[in-house]
Amino acid sequence: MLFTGTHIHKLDRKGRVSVPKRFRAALEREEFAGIYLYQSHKESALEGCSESHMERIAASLDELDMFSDEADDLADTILGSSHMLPYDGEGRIILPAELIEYARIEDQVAFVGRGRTFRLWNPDIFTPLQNASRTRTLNRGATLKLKPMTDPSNGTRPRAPTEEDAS
Amino acid sequence: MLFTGTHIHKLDRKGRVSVPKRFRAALEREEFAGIYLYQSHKESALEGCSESHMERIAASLDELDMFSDEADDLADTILGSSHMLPYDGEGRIILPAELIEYARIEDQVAFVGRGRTFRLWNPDIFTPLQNASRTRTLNRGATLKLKPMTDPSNGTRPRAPTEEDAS
DNA sequence: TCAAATCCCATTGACCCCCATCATTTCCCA
DNA sequence: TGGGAAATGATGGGGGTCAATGGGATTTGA
Repeated sequence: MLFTGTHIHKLDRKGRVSVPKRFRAALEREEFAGIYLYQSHKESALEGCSESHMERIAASLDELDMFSDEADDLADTILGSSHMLPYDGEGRIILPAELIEYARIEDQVAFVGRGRTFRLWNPDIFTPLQNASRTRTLNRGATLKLKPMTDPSNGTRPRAPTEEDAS
Repeated sequence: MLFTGTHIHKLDRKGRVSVPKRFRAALEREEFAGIYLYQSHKESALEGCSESHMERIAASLDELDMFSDEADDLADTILGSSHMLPYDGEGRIILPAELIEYARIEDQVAFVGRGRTFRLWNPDIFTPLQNASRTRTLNRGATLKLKPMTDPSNGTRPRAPTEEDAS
């Protein structure tokens, strides 16, 4: 299952926000009922992923030389700064103050699918960026080379990034 | 189970500090109810791990040439200086004075997850280092090469690959 | 005998469970 | 095909529970 689309939800007074149903569905098989979030290196956004994806990151770090500086830095910035956030009964998480501040989130949160991961944004910041990137893509005439299909349920119709289906 | 996130707890007057619930949960299956700590050889921090991880280290040392300088040093610094610290009834450990001093810990302790292990820091020392780490990671444009996925239902527990993959 | 470690209990505040309401979407049937 | 009912997802908020903390009492060990 993949994370797709952009879903804008409200951050309530208690610092809670509903994780989009679609995203929760993509995580149904996970052992841990919740998501992981950490600060994006490059953007004023939060990176989100599943527990198993986090395990993959840890396993990949294991393969780097145990004492390398690079592994140290990555461990600090990803594993050390990640937050494990369980759902409440209604599928909401509590956004830690530290992350709200980092992503400059106010009263709304945009969940943006990126396949195996997703990002959280302040929609006021994300929307203009998205428009800019769409324009760049169009100008560049970018085409994506698709990998051979393994599963018939994949989209047959190669189509440009669709208009997002808001929630 | 992984150690993730940064958790800052108080060191009380008796030299006790609560091990974060999440970390204790990650160690639930261990035989020994407690953690191992030893001085980090690179940083002004303490390395922490489970009993089984400690055994893994010992096993790795076995593989090094038994009388090499390297093995000697590692044995001294890790096995020789490690402390086995059991929880009290409330999930706290007593930080030995020697380790408090080494890590220059004052009244707060930051537990920083690093996947299979974790570190203990004086938060005032760690925070700026973590920021520097993030900056280096960004400049280096470091991206982690993720290991190929072995099984979509990854996780620790082997689980029957179900077919009804629809939805 | 004294000091340190362990046990035990009290406090508190953040988090999680629960329920009530609202907004959509879906479904069914006229 | 339109409209209304039912189902589902999102949001708001009260209150109980438990993790973190503090400190006294008891035991252990040098």
